[in-house]
Amino acid sequence: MTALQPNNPRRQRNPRGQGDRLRDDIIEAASRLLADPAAPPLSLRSVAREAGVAATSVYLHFDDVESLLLAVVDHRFSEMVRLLVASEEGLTDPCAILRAGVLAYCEFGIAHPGHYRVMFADPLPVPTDTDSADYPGHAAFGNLVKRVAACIGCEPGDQEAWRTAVMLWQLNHGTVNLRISRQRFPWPPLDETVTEAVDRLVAGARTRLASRAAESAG
Amino acid sequence: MTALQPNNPRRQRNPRGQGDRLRDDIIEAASRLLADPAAPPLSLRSVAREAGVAATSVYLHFDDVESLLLAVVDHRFSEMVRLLVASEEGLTDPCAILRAGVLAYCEFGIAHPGHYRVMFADPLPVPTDTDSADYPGHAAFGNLVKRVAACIGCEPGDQEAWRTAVMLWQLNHGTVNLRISRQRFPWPPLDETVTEAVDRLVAGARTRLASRAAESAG
DNA sequence: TGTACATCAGTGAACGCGCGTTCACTGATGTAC
DNA sequence: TGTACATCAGTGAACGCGCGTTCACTGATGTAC
Repeated sequence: MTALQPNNPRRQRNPRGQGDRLRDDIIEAASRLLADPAAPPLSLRSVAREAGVAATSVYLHFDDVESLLLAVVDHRFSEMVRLLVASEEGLTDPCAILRAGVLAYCEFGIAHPGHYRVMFADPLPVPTDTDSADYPGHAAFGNLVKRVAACIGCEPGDQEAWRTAVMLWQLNHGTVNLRISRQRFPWPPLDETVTEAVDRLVAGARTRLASRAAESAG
Repeated sequence: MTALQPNNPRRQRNPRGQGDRLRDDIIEAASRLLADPAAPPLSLRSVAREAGVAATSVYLHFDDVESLLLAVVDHRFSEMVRLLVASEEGLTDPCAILRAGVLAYCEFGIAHPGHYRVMFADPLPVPTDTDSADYPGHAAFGNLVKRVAACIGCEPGDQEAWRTAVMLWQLNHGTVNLRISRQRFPWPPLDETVTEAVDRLVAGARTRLASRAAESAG
């Protein structure tokens, strides 16, 4: 059995004490394969080939393909959060910051359709005892809630910020997924729909906050 | 090779002239297998087993698994459109009709996560020369545009109806997919978010229509 | 300074399995003469 | 009324392939004495 492809020559063995570097190489190899949304389902052997390593070597760092997938998902969510944070740079208006974050989210998803798919694949092979705070994507959602609160003018813990953030997340997720799966639909320009939808949902949240304030004042 | 499972005894051969009935049986068998969103990818042999038929018999009606998948998708979209149409029954207020349609869409998706997934799987294995009007889901979207127009009070061909329908479709799709893939997230009650989101997007559309009218009048 | 041993970072052959696909076949039902 | 033939609705054996998983092995580098 030839374990290695001719165009993917065998990698050099890592020096002693740095065996963990293969772990990252495997994650990156899996990431490259998953980047194509039309690619066949990830197999242990295809990852090993892509990494230039024997199939059995994957077992040195991962129990199975699912835990490897989870590692990839974690990496991608970290990258997404970095982009979300970066999108705030140079802006001061809280609603502009919210819009920029939503746009960055959608752009990330559309630019990495294959990765976005596994990040939200069902069922995500997460251990059943995973705490909700450890769930991949938790940080990204927290960031969204914070921005919504700042834009509509309430505490980050306010229920209205959470509710509106949920709607926005749903909208974002649908926007990304539909543009991936229905590429030939005549979608309107991304920033235009995103801006318009954010503004409409935010306006509704403000109305609710105002009527609540009027109630408690009356 | 045993082609048939003991618990799935061989089906009776169809009478002469009714060979097409196997086609429907195969579609239904594939549908049953796809109903489970955690099921492994559909294979020709698993469908044949589920239908109680030899693997080769699938070739009598389908070129490959992809065209079988497309047939399943078409069936599911037809069912969805039937449900959308039925959701209108007994209602007269156009905005209530819109809300009911949106809710029916989400309920269908959440009730049939496995089917919903393949309906919006990427890449949908549709022939590249498929007309957009023949694209699966076209009728469902047309229905949505019509209801939006009636609710916000404009012609069905008006751009504003189309724009808002796109936002709603995105929202619906995100709502369904997220609830499928993040089952342990503390989602708010479905009808509540749906109603609230629809109302906010509709209010925004009305504002736009009004300001457009004011502009052309001034 | 040697040298035996332990550890690290992997390799490679072999297995059994389910898969898509091919090919020739079967057996019941209709039809022409 | 008989019978030869055609068609229909499938079947079943066989193939080569990639897969996950196992098991024993390798060969370089460090470490104890």
